[in-house]
Amino acid sequence: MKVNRPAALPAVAENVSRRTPRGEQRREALMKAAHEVFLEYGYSGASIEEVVRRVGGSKASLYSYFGNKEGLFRDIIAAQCEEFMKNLGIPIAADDDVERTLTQISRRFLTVFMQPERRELFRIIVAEAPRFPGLAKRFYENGPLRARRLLGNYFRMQHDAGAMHCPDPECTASLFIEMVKATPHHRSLLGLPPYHPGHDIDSHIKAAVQLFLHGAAAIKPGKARKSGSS
Amino acid sequence: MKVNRPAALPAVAENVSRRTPRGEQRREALMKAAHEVFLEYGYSGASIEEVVRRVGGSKASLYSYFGNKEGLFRDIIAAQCEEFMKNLGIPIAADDDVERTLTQISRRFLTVFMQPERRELFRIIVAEAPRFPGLAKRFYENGPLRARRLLGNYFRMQHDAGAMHCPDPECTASLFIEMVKATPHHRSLLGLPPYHPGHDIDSHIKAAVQLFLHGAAAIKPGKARKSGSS
DNA sequence: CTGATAATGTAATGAACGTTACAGTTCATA
DNA sequence: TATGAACTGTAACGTTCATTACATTATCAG
Repeated sequence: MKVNRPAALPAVAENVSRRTPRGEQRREALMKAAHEVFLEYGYSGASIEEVVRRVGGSKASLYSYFGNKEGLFRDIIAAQCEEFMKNLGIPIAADDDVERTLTQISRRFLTVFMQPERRELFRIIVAEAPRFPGLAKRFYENGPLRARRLLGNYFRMQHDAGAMHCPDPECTASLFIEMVKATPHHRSLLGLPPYHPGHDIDSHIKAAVQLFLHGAAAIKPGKARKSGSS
Repeated sequence: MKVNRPAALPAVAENVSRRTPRGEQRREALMKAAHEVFLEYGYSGASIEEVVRRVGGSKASLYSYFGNKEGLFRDIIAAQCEEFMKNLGIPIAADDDVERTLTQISRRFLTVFMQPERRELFRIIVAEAPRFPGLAKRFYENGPLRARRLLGNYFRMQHDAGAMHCPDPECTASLFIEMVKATPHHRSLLGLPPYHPGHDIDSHIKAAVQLFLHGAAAIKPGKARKSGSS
């Protein structure tokens, strides 16, 4: 007889539920369906009935797993927040060519932030932030804040190496990220094509990177730049 | 008998309602209350009952004025969209000092976009954009797009005058606006204080304007800038 | 003042909702 | 196989919701 199970139901309430494979499977199916329904209809607009309708069966297990609608929502959104920055663990090569690196990073950021799933996650978190402030904070810390830190570190390196000038690298990182991301993100949130007519992702990134590196103050090539008129 | 009324009840439906002062007053009260309720609870979360409860009376007139919940929502949000850019008719002085002008414009933009009313309007429009795409488009055109055009015109002037270098002024305008606005807007949408610890509106604007004008590429003052390595 | 129409209040309808009680079923273990 | 717990389906409860039918009141033209 296999007694190698951990101390025959370990004393306290390790887990009230003994977790059957089937149960686990169903729990996951419920989460997946609920995820879809919430992102499709919003928190108030989503109905528990619709969730169990999609996954089959009845509401009993849903309530045994998640307690109530709020708990279900919290579990799902929290899980998505943890997932948010996956695929963004950018291999920021300590490349000498800052411009090329920034271009690559921009494309990566845009690709990730504009994925429909992430966009819809952002939408519902913004919508429910007043009623679920904890989720909004969690999202921010796992998403934008980590991106800021990530890029900030790169900027600090380049600053120290003399390739860039940014005394506050994280702040500069935010400015850059938003410059790249905000407009397409903004537009696609509103259901518009992400780029203005006549533009695409490449021209957008190029414009942002050029502006970020060289600024918009007039500089006649070949002439010395007018030094800061302080 | 006064026959000078337009053909004795003007054939078609000129105006079904004769519009009493009291009616108009009540209609406005209903819109105000509904505006508050929608922005507080979102579209699905808002209830007609709550609207009527706040303004007193019953639902009869609400339905006679707006048809149904969707109509009420549309009327209110559309009206707010029209209002959005008020107070942003920036008197962009053709000032020589670009930096100072940009700083003033930034403060104005930030002030307007971060007003709680506008922020909450943005929140609900983002939340409902998939279900009310027309409203989202209307918002975009009356808000961000007009800001872009406005600032784009200024940039074009400065470019033509040789004070700035931006071949695509409207695009540059978007990049600048988002650089200034996105982070605080983003954060306040998520219920966080708009600026990172240790920063405030002034330092934020200053950083954005400096970056926008001069870029982040390393430039040792006094040395000639490394010309574009094309 | 008088009638006609706009405006409002009362009250109800039918559906959808979140949630729960309970009984039946499945499953891992002994 | 037997047992008890995890799991699931049925069916309901009480509430809230959007919407409407109808009666009543207010308002204005004549």
